[in-house]
Amino acid sequence: MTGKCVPAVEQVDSSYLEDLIGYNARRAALSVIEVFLDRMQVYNLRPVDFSVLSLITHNPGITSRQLCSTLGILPPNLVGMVNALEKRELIMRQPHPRDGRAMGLHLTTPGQKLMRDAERTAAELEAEVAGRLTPTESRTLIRLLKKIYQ
Amino acid sequence: MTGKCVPAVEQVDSSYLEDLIGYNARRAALSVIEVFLDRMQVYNLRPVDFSVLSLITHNPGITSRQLCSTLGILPPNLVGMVNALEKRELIMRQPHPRDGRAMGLHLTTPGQKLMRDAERTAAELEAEVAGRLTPTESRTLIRLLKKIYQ
DNA sequence: TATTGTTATACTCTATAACTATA
DNA sequence: TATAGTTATAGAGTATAACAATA
Repeated sequence: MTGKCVPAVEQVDSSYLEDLIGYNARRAALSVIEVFLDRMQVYNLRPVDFSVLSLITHNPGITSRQLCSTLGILPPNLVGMVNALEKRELIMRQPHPRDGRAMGLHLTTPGQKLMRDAERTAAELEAEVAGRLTPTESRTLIRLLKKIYQ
Repeated sequence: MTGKCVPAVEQVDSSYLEDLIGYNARRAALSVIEVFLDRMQVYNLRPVDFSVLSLITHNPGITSRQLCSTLGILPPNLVGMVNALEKRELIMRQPHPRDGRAMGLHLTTPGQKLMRDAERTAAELEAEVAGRLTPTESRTLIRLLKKIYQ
């Protein structure tokens, strides 16, 4: 047996995977989320917590059901997150005005304060990420990504 | 208390999240992976199995360590995958020509046959996804995503 | 009958520590 | 001493079934 039969791989060729849109989208998402995880540690928020609080911020009175369908979370998996955020006194439940089954979610005053800071941090991170692109490229990227999943 | 105090949310406003590159990249990636999961069921391959087999296909003799660093998988989590693929007789281990600690991974003949079909299916899916964009947009999207994570 | 919110639970994915054999 | 591969295990994330209360 010669070395030619079982040659070692010096440099890995991943060009096949790198030509796939899904592969690149996943790598880009993971790259951003990695930094996001780090920056949000001071607020003790995971990306999903930030998404939930952000939707409550911009949609006061939103229900758990609406959060689930917007973020693609299953209801049983949201219960613990909402409970934890309520226990931290960042959000509070109020009866839904027209549906006795549902509860509207609202930020508390400390929750509003936290989210003002957290959204500023998120905006700074977004500026850094978008900074790798020109403003036009940045808008193009978001537009094309929306065309993929919408 | 009037209805104005606790108004119900009729239409959820997710425009804040939709302006974030990371959020859009994640949604796009999940959208593609969802279809990928479905199409690869006939081959009994998850996305990560396809990635592993594809890298072995284009890099015969690649080691576990190289697979891990290329795909961002931790070594303990790769062991089970490689064992399963070997048990299915899709891949085989061969001694590394120059490093007695490592094993080079190679496709078996059935593995080569499976991957010819699986990569054709993946190419079809890629064509469908890219079909939502013009060819120029498709190339632009991949180029911009690479600028984000590279 | 359908929907909201919930509990319990199982399964998958990811992460860490520690070991062996070899470099 | 460092690295490749492995084992065991813990934690996080995601999934389904079933229930009470309300529509």
